[in-house]
Amino acid sequence: MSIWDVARVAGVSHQTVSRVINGRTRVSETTRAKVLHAIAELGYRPNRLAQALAGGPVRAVTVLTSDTALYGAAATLRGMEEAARAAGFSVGISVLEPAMTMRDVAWRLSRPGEAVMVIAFDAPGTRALAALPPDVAVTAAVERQPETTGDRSRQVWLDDRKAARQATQYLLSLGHRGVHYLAIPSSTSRVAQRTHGWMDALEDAGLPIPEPLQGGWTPRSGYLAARSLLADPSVTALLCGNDDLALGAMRAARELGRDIPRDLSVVGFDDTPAAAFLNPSLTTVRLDFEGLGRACFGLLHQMLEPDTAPPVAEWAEPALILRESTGPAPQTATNTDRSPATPPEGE
Amino acid sequence: MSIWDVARVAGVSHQTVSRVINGRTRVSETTRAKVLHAIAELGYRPNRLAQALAGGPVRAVTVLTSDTALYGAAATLRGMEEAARAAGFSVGISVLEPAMTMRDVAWRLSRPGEAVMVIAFDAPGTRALAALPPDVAVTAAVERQPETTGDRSRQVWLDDRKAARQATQYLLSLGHRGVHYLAIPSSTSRVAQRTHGWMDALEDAGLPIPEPLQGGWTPRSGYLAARSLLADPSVTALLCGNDDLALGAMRAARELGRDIPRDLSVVGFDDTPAAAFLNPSLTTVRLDFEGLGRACFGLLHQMLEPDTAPPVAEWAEPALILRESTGPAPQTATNTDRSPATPPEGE
DNA sequence: AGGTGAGAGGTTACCGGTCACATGCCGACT
DNA sequence: AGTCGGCATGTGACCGGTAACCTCTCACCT
Repeated sequence: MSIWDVARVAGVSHQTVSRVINGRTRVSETTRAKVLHAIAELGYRPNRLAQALAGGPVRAVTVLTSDTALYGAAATLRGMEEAARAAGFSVGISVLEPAMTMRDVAWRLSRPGEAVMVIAFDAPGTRALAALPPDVAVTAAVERQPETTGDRSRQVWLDDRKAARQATQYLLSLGHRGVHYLAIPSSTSRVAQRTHGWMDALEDAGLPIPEPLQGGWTPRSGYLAARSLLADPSVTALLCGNDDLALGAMRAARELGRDIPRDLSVVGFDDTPAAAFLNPSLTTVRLDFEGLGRACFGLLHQMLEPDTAPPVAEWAEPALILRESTGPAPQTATNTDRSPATPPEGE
Repeated sequence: MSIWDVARVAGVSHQTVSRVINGRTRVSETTRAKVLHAIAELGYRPNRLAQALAGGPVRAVTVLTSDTALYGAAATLRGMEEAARAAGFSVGISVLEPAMTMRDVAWRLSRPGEAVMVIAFDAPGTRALAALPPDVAVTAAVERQPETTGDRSRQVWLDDRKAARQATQYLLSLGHRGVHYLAIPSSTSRVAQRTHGWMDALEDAGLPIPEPLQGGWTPRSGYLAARSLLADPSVTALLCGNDDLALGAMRAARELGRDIPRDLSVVGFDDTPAAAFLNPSLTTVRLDFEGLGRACFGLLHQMLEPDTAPPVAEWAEPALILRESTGPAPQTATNTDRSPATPPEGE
């Protein structure tokens, strides 16, 4: 069924049907009613493919992301999807595989001029963003403030560095004589922003900067990475690259007999919905991923439809949320027994 | 740039280019090489829209879901996406809003014959599934075994009922004299499968069936719902509709001074990645949402390309994972006086 | 009264592919 | 030798829309 069928039933030309459908040009009230009636009668709905092919407005966007299991990526995606849906765009999702070449990425895109949003918090995302063909309209949520002005109007980011610095300063203000860092993987080969912020604060305080502990993204990786570090009783404050790592680290601490926050203070990053309900509840940096995603779409919308798109909404600054997992530094170093722990069941 | 440009450069007709691209019909080795060379030289990539419009294989699927913030839905989506990507399908995602009518849903679909997967664990998903126009190819991940044979070959589900029954039986085997249930919202107006399974087990044991507690999906809702119930010390075992509710309930128990598992055993549902690392780690029913999602796509693939699609892979049965949050029932005198529990003052 | 301009609607080309069919070529069979 | 059949390729129609352009009315102005 096509506009021709509708046209025949309504007794008009196919073009008039097209006019009624996208409603930009004027059509007399009588014929519009006839056409609408025919549409309803036949249960007709326009073919988006044909519309797009014929040069109509695309109103579709593809999100490139690498792992939707991560809270940050998932929440950003949610914000993007929500904003896109509100604007009447349809959303495609395309998950990046580590081994993908830039050719693969380009072939995924359905049409020249396709609109794309990239969640580039990690390495595959960053690589994909760099590899996109020049003819695609693209915005991205990235880890750090871009260096070029051009990119600055196409990318959104959170001020991780400042937030990590504040979190570290807060720990120091509690009397801790040092703060260790359990890092998430960086999006580039360079030092990540959160790591930088943590280093900034230590440097300001004139403290030595220990080697950051390298973790992954999951509670398990946090658990494994933290086990050896936390066996050292002189470690009394730990900043973690995300809440999941913090969860794993807290587990490791518990198995080592170290009480949180009495013996050890832990701070996370993200403020996942679970963070407030953990035992102990987690002091963490709240990041407005959803707002970031919405803004990323807002930027894209501006690019695609400069005349009609609403201004890009602001998103929230990172904010340190104080909960139970942080407390004053212990007065004396406690002596803990180190029994080799076995990981708990589960992946 | 189109196949015509490629054809001109390669010195062949547009149709030959088309043949090379989708490779179904035979082309001589010489011309194929010429065409491929021209494609590479021009950086040409086919326009998916035109391909689909012209009646080529669609190889695209839209997922209808209502809330990607929930672990179950997100994990299922991940499985679907992974399987679809492996088969060379592109994936669209369309989030359902509660107020959507079936007309809205239908208009979202880009073309007649569009392939759709529905994540129908909750009410909006179930409604959307029922409201889909008859001309779309659709499979769904649903909460319960479908009643009609036809649906049974188009839907996948997990045996929630059996799993809930087993979990409840396990709690009873620990000596608990009753098990309460903190429910997630049901996908239909009828009693949910997990609730049924819990009731089955209590009935088998000849125990009274208390009113199930109604929760939402989040830790917060679990916390709020459980606060009053857990003030009653005679409640020693709680089954929760998902891990997030369990997390909230455990928090409520802690605030009420009840130790887990000494005073209260808690069992969750889902086995989220965090469950193993909570304090205490959570006994829960592991559900293979990703496998379910993969199978859902497998079914769809069979429908669309019966000759070439691989057989649908099995997914794992629900499995009870024992961890720290469950333990023997507390040793109390049988004649414990039950003073009516007073709910603590509001938050 | 004739020119004029705007609104309503029709006609035709085109977007970038695929499909059905026609054609040219060659070796093989009768 | 003539015809047949399979293979490689070209030709034209078509998928379902939109855009550009054209025509026809009719009210309004000079």
